[in-house]
Amino acid sequence: MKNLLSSIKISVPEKIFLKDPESSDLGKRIIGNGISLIAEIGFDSFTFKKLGTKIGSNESSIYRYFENKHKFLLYLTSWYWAWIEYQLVFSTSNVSDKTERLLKAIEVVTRTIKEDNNFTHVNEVTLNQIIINENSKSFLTKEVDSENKEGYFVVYKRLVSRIKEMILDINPDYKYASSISSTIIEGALHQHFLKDHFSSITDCDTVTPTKFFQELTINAIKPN
Amino acid sequence: MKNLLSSIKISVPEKIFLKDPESSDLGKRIIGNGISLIAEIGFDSFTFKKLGTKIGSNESSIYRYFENKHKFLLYLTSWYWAWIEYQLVFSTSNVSDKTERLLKAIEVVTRTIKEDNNFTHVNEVTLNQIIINENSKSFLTKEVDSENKEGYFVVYKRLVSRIKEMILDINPDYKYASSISSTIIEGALHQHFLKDHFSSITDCDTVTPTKFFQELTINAIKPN
DNA sequence: TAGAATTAATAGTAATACTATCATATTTGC
DNA sequence: GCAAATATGATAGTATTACTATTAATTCTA
Repeated sequence: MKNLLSSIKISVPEKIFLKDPESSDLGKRIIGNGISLIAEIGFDSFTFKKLGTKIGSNESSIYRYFENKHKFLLYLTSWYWAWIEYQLVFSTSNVSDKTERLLKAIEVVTRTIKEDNNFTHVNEVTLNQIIINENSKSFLTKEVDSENKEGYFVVYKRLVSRIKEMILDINPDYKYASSISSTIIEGALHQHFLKDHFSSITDCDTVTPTKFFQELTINAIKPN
Repeated sequence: MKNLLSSIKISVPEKIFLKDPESSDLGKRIIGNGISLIAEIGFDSFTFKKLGTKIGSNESSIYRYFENKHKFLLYLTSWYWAWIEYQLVFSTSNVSDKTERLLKAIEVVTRTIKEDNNFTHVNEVTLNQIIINENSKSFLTKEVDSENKEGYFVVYKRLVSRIKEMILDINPDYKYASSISSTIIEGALHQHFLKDHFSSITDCDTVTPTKFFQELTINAIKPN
């Protein structure tokens, strides 16, 4: 995985940025340090001014890469979901058993990220923390419909569709394939959050979100 | 329901407000118009200054009721969940069949709110829209742990626990009672959001979130 | 090595998220 | 019915945010 990822470029919808941060050293420092700053102080307190100070660069330079901090968050979420999608496709591609394939896919989208591939400027463990805490804020806005039209959420939607297809592949008659797929992906983030902050209303302090969602899904899609 | 609700006061953790908005006319106008303003412009653009203008009152007067707009959101979410909890308790209290009771409870937390009881200053239909769009923002903050200690989320957690207990009542061996309960409540909001903005990744444009979560839960907790 | 492109520095604006103070109503307790 | 307490309104002020604009300094490239 390490070697493969270092040669593959995660692709993010182009309209999200003004200038591709992957294309320069400054851009990469914006991403790398942006991730650690958001993880540290939270997205709500995050500003380009603070990030500029952190990387010893100017606020106005960051504005040349991203219109505003919301676009920056969209960049990070798209990057993250594209990275997850890549893992999902890769780790299910040679699995012939349909159920095994689905279980593997659920694992990929629900597991705890523990290892940073330590190669790119992106620390995936930290980014995963950000996704758990901030992902919803990327679409819970008044601009969601126009941003959706611009294609800012294609990666996320494609990921939901992939798992939906795997479910329909097992049981074409299951009526809620899209809903359960979107529930797994968003629900897993929520369970990880609860584990960290509201442990009394989750079981995922002792059992993994992966196990929970795997069993839930298998029981749900079983024909009866 | 109408008559009952008009005589019962929904109770919100006291530390959330500086002065109980139910205790004065101005307070009630703050809540009532606050709800419609947030629904209109979104929580991110909402300010006390704008609300002051809307109700023909002064910004500083609103600050005497709520420390800041985040506390205001906590007030609205607590009120909403307390209102839902009341309906849940009321509509399950005389149901002797355990499964029927659980299905009723799931209905209460997942259904579309269509009717405003039109009696209090709170429009529940509009408030429900706010909850769908803004609920996550009440806890996805850096202050979540200290605010949790202050008891700001008790109502929400108690609601999750009530459904968890109903599940364990049916199958005491089910290992994920808390997780599925929290998934139903949060997941239902998410499905309602998807229905409105990302209809391609939900089935809830044709089938209801209620049906989806009822079937999901019944299949999940079945002993095997 | 000139010209283009990138980044840095500085300044400025309107809005936000408050706090503080003082004035004016309104309520209530005696 | 009046004084005291309480609630609300009006005004002003501050630090920060979220930018935009302009100009200067670097660096990269043909």
